[in-house]
Amino acid sequence: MKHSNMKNDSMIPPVDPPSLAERIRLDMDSFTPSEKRAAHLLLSHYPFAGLDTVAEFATRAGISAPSVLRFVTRLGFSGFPDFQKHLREELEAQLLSPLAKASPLDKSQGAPALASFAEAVIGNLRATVENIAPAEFDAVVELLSDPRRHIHFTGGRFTGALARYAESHFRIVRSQVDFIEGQPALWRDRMIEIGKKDVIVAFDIRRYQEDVTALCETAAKQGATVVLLTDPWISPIARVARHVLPAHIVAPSNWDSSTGLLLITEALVAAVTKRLWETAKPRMEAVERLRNEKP
Amino acid sequence: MKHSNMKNDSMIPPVDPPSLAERIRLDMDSFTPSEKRAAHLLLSHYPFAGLDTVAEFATRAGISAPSVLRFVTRLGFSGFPDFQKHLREELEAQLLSPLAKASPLDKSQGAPALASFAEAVIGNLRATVENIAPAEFDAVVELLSDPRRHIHFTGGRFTGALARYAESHFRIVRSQVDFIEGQPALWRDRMIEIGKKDVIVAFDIRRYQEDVTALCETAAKQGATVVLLTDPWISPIARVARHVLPAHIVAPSNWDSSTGLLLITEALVAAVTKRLWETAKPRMEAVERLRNEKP
DNA sequence: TCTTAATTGAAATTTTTGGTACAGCTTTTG
DNA sequence: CAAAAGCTGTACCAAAAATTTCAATTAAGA
Repeated sequence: MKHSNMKNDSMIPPVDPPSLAERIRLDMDSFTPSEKRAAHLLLSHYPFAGLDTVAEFATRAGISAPSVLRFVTRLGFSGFPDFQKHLREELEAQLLSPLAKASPLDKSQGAPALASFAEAVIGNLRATVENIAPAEFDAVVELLSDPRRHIHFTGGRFTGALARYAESHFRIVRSQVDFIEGQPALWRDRMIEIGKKDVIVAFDIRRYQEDVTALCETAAKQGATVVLLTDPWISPIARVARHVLPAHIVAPSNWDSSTGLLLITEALVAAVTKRLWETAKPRMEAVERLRNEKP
Repeated sequence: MKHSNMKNDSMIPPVDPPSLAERIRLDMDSFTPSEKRAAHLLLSHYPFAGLDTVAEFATRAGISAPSVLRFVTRLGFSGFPDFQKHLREELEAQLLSPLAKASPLDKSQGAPALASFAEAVIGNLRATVENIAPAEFDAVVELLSDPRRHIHFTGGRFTGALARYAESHFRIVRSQVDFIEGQPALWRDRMIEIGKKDVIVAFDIRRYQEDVTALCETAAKQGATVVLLTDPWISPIARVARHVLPAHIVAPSNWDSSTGLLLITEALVAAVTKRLWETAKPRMEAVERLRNEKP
C-alpha cells in the first residue's frame, strides 16, 4: 500500500521554493487595503522589512499591529515568529546558492502568447551568442574601456531607444559618453569634432535607416572607429565598421525583436564596468550619493 | 585617548564597513572558552545564526543564554536586539548595494562573459514568464487595444529608454500614443488633460524614482488607469496601478538587466498589433510608404 | 436610505524573550 | 596548597513582544 498522498516528493528533490515574494505578488488582488500596504512594504524591502518586530513593521507600513498579524496569518503562517523564521531561511538559502535564481517553479500555463514569444526570444538569444566571435566581443570591450576615447551612441527609429539605454549606463561608468540623434540636421555640426579618438556605437536593424548609415560613414571618413550592432543580414554600415555584433531578431510578431541587441548591450556594460572597476566604482558611488541627497 | 579621533571620512564617506565577522576573527584570542564557542557558531553560519533568539543561539552553541549575552556585550552592543539589528543592517547593505557585488573578482573573462551573461538572462526570462498571471497580461493587452484610450508611456533613468521603445512601436500600431518625460516640470501642465480615458504605462525598477511615482499617483488621482512594469520587488507605483507585470532583473553584473521588461514590452506590442490588425495594417503600410518617399 | 458584513485599530492579555543576580566550579597565582 | 580571580550556568525577574478581544468605522448590499 503506497502512501503517496504527496505528489511533490517523488523525484525532484530540492524544488526551488516558490519565493514568498512571488506568492504575495500573485495573491495581491485578494488582500484588503491594509494588507496591501503590508505587502508592499515587505516587497519593497524584501525580506528585511519583515525581520523587525511587528510594531516596527506596522509603523513603517502605516497600519496597526493586528493588521500585520492578520496579514501573516493569511499568508499561511501560524504567527509572526513563524513568518520571520521562513524569511530567514529563505534568505539564507538564497544567499548560499547564488545561482538559485532560475527557479522553474509552477508550471501554470503562462499566457500562451507571452510564453511562446518568450521561447522564441530565448532561441534568438542562444543563436546570437553562438554567432558572436568571442574575440570580437572582447575587442569591443577593450575599445569601450579606453578612457582616452570618446564614445558616441546612435540608432534608428526603434533602436535609438537601445542606444539611449546603453548611453545612460556608460555615462555613469566612464566619462566622455554621449548620444547622437539620428537625423542629419541634428548631428551635421557635431561632426567637426569627430576624429580618430572617437568611437561610434551604432544600432541598426533591417529597414536600415539611411541617416544612421550616413552618420557612420561621415564619422568613419574622419577616422572614427565604428562599432555596429545589427541583425544577421547586416546593415550596410558594416562597410565602414571595425567591429560587427549581429543579433537574431525574428519573433512571432509583426515586429522584429531587439532583445538580442539588449543582451549584447548589457553584457558590454557589465564587462566594461568590471574592466574599469577602479574608476567606475567611485563614479557609481558619487551618482548614488547624489540620488540620496535630492530629497 | 585610546582611539584616534581622526576620522577617515574627510572625503570618502561611506566605504567598506569593517564587517563584524572580521572583528570577531581578530579578537578571537581575547575571548573566553564559551565566548569562543559562540563566535565559532556565528562565524560558521554568518550572520544567520545570530538572527535567532538568544535561547536558540545558546543551545546551538552549546552554552548558556547568559554567556551569549556576555558575548554580544563584549562586542560592544548594548544588548541582543542591538546586535541583531546590526547583523540585519549589515546583511541588507551587502545584499542591496550593487557596488558590493564586485568584491570577489571571478576569473572568468572573455568568451564566457557573453555566454554566461546570456544564460543568466535566459533564466530571468523564464522566471519572468512563469510569474506573470496570464489574466493580467491579457487584461493589459485588452486595455492597450482600446482605441478610445490615450496611452502614455513613461519610465525612470534607465527604463525611460524602454518606455521610448514601446512608444515608438505603439505609435505606429495605433493612434493617441505618446511619451512623457519623468521630470515633474515636464509633465505638470500636461496632467490637466489626463482623465479616466487615459492609460499610463510606467516602467520602474529598483532605485525606484520618485518623480515617476509622483506622475503615476497624480494621474491615478485623476482617474487614469496605471499599468506598471517593474521588478519582483515591485515599485511603490503598484499602490495606484491597476495592472502589475514584474520581470526578473538580477544578472551577473553590477547593473540590473532590463531584458525581461523588454520581453514583456515586445510581447505586448505583438499581441496588440495582432488584436488591432485591421486598423494597424493600413497604418504600418502608410508609414512604410512615407519612408520610401523621403529620398 | 438602512442594514449588514467587512475591515480596522485601541487597549487588554498572554506569551516569549532578554537580562540579572548569585552560587558553584575552574583556573591561576603566590 | 590555599586564596583569589575569573568563568559559567541555574533560577528568577522585568521588559518587550506577539496575540486576542472588542468596539468603532467603513464599505457593500438590499
